Amino acid sequence: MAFKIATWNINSVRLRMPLVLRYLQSHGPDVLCLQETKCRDGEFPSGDLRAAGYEHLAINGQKGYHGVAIASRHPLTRIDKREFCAKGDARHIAATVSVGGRDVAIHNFYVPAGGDIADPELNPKFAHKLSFLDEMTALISDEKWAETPSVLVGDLNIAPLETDVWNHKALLKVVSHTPVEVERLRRVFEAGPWVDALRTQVPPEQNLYTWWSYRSPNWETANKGRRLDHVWLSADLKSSLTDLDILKEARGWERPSDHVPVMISLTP
DNA sequence: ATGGTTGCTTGGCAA
Repeated sequence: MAFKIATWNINSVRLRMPLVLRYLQSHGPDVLCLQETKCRDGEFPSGDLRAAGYEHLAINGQKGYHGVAIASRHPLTRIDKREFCAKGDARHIAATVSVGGRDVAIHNFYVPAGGDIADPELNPKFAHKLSFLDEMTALISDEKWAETPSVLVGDLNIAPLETDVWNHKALLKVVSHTPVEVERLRRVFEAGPWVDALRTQVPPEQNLYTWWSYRSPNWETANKGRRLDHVWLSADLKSSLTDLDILKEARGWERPSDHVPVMISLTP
């Protein structure tokens, strides 16, 4: 029996709760990690999720912006929220869940988008993005997260490969695909023995997207997407990875998020 | 080079 872990930048969980419930019903992940919940913990739709069978919740929210959460059918232990860049932003939450009798740590991230100008000297938001990534690297190195079975998911707001964007050359100067941030993300990746789960299932020669801008009309025919959402597995989980489902059709649902759900299956 | 859309809020950011 596969254990399914999904990640979805929901862009306001309260507004899109009907879509969340639709996804849970149709796809039945064991664990759903959300980003950009955009509400305080007390405003989080905990009751709806519990009623849907997701009784175990780990929430790290704030008013209006950011916010992450983990909803699970199974008990969550060792719930942990980290603060990055001393800004008080709700951009990380972790919890441990038992997968086939083995404890697996799940880290759910919302990396800063970084603003419009890809220069840390001119743009504090881009500087923040780079600092955030450096703190991730330090934490993963210092605490040796990947020495225990771990899954790192979330909206990392970076599309690292040429095939992770609709036009590599056109996006080299666009925040999310600039060489400097791709290099910083590579350092995070190399801080642990991570495996890029999506790219073990879809070859790097093939274009792969999880996000389509609201600003692009005809998102589907234009298909100007980017792969901003990621699932990384510690190497000891690689052999358990049996499936990947990127629900592109969710981008066409009524009042959609600009990101779609990404789900992996682990078969212990 | 710019604008395009959406959400949280009601003016203007952030994405």
